[in-house]
Amino acid sequence: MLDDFDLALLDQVQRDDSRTAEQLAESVPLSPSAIARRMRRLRHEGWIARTVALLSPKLTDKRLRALVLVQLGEHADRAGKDALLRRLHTSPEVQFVYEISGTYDLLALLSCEHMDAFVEEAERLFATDATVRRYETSFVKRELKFAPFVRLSGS
Amino acid sequence: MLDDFDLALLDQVQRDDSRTAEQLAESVPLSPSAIARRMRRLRHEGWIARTVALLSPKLTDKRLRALVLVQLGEHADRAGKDALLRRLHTSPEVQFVYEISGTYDLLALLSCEHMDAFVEEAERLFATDATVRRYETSFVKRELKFAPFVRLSGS
DNA sequence: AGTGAAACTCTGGCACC
DNA sequence: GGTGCCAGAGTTTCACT
Repeated sequence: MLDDFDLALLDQVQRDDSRTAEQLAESVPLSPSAIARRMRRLRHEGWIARTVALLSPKLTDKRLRALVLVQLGEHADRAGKDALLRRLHTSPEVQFVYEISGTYDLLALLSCEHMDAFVEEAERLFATDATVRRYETSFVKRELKFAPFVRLSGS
Repeated sequence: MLDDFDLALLDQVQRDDSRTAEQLAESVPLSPSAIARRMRRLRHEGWIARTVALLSPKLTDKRLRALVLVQLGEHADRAGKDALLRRLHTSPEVQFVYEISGTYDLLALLSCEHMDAFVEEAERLFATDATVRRYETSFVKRELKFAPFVRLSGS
């Protein structure tokens, strides 16, 4: 489905999507028109979920970020868990949620305006729900790296 | 420095940067030329760090992701910690690193091709370093949400 | 896949409020 | 100040070879 050219293109645009087809042709040995064709296909076939602008830390660092590890109840019912996940999914403060192995079942990262907002949102999301056995919060002191990319080219 | 129009524009493009100035004018009550001017200024002044393409889970879910909580030594020296952070920063498998409060000092998310690659990379990053007191790994079973956006408009 | 022309978008000038 | 409008440059799109 994807050849090496496609992987090379995806590898480029996942790091910088601001380049033109002509500029991409400097990195990938294809003509600009072929690049454009492939990029259109990659988008249409859903290999690229979306293109986003990552904001400067000048904007994001001012906010309070909290890492919440959630342990679910031992026999949490399906409906309660679904409701919890739906709350997490619709909350604009929740940036990531991972289902993980180990003592805790979920990891969520919240980005809030200030501490009061976090406490309120955490209570709404977790405390009032019988599905959640307990949750533990660590606050983010600094973001040291943010590079949500995967190595595709040459693999 | 940033007025409500700028914040509205940033709020839009952090979620979808594929739209033209004319399309953005449907959401932000400005003319396309004013939109384009402001977007150019926002980029030039560094409010937008970069624009990236987020790849489909079809591509990223195949990989093994691991969440590593790292506890540093009680009196880890500056040089050792800097070397650790440099290794984390340059490793292509490391996607995020947060300095956090609580029992553990760092949280890192690794995305590896398979388990062998993870073990090898984790040893290289953490095990051989006296700066690291201990580290604990949880594996990601599922990514339930990924939306690294902050609410800007109307705040 | 590569080459061309048409359509579209962005960039620079200007007058206007 | 910044906004809106219009002409030129640049980019993407869609024929065809």
